[in-house]
Amino acid sequence: MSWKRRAREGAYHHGNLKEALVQAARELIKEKGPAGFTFADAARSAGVSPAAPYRHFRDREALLADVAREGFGRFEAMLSTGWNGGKPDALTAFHNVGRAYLAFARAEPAYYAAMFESGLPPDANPDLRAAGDRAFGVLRVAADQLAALLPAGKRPPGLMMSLHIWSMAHGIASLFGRGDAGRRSLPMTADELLESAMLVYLQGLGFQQKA
Amino acid sequence: MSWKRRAREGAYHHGNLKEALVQAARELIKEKGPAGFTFADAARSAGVSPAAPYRHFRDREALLADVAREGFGRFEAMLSTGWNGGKPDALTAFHNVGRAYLAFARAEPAYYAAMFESGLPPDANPDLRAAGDRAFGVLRVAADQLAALLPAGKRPPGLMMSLHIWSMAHGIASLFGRGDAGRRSLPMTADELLESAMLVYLQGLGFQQKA
DNA sequence: TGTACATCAGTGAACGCGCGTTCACTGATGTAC
DNA sequence: TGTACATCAGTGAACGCGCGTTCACTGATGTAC
Repeated sequence: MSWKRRAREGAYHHGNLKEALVQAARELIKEKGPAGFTFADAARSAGVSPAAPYRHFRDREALLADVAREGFGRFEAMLSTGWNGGKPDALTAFHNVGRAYLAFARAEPAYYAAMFESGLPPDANPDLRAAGDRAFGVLRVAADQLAALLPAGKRPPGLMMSLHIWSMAHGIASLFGRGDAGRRSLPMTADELLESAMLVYLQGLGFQQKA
Repeated sequence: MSWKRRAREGAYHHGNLKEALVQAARELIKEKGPAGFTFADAARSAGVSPAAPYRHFRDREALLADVAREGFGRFEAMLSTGWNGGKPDALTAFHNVGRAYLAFARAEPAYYAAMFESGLPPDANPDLRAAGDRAFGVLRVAADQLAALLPAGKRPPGLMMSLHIWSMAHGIASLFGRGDAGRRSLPMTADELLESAMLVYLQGLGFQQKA
């Protein structure tokens, strides 16, 4: 029965050790930062011998890259949900993407750290790079569709616009919005800060403020 | 003569070991990132026994905090030079502060990493916190003076404005503008990206574009 | 359905290494008189 | 100016520890017939 139960629960011993190591790493990153875990730590957390991880990852960096890759996947999903196909209207949906960005950084500090603050090169491997590009793609599509509402002569390039918003959101998330230690305190919430910045920015592009 | 020469050159052995360790740490951070150096490394680089650093720093984190503190000092100086007392006019000077921000991140990736990406709590010690606040203060004064150009009814809070610009500049610097590995590539320069974002943002606040 | 074999995920013991930290020490510099 | 002493920055040897990595292994699962 014991092994049956384990198999049902997610079964380390034979089964999904790879995913279990990713989750263990995530937990350790959350507690001690992306620099604060070791290959051996991850093995220990997953309840497995120190040699076991070598069956699945070449080294610590490969494990970290997998955490980041998985993080980008969830990030993309969260931004997509925020955008929601541009409904109810592009402007509202765009603001929702911004909110989703910060919500992700707050709810998943470990993923966020692995993705952006681990010192991992953005193209450590093709899968990682692709996952990052897909996540950015959501922002890009949103910017393009929002920009399309402006008259052709005053229409900003969607790429530029999406890079501006990404930078803004990332800056706020990494200075003020993380869910762990190292956050700077602020006389307002990170959400309010991003919201206000986006309002000013979009106004600068020529969007009318809604009531 | 040997010791005389060393004394003149900056003399580790008796003299400024503390500063030498900070510089060694800075060099190591530049090469291998803020997580990539050890207390023993720093001692070795400074040409001193592994026990020597204990005379000057409680532990590795205290050394890192000193690197960050010193970095904030230089950062403040660089931003101040950019602002230049608001000359020739506040709008131009404000843009110069933005340029100075990115120039610092590019020229001093090691300081920048210690200040913002080392996982060090912003108030690890009062000196560090004060140094960080002074640097931010430059941005704050600049924003206040620029905001003062707008009519009272349309004047944005300087604090909000400076937080927006800080976030923007930090986001761009940390995603695209670092002088080391881990930078994402971009179809434009980081400077152009910040410049364009600031133009849109300031337009949104009601500033007229200059020709 | 049953048996024989191949595959493969995880074991556990072992290793060399470099780290952080301590300690009693030494020898140069600073100070009192 | 010179001598005696205190101070203090850096030494070097030592330690225990946990890490990364390897290795021959074991035992469960999958496959062929």
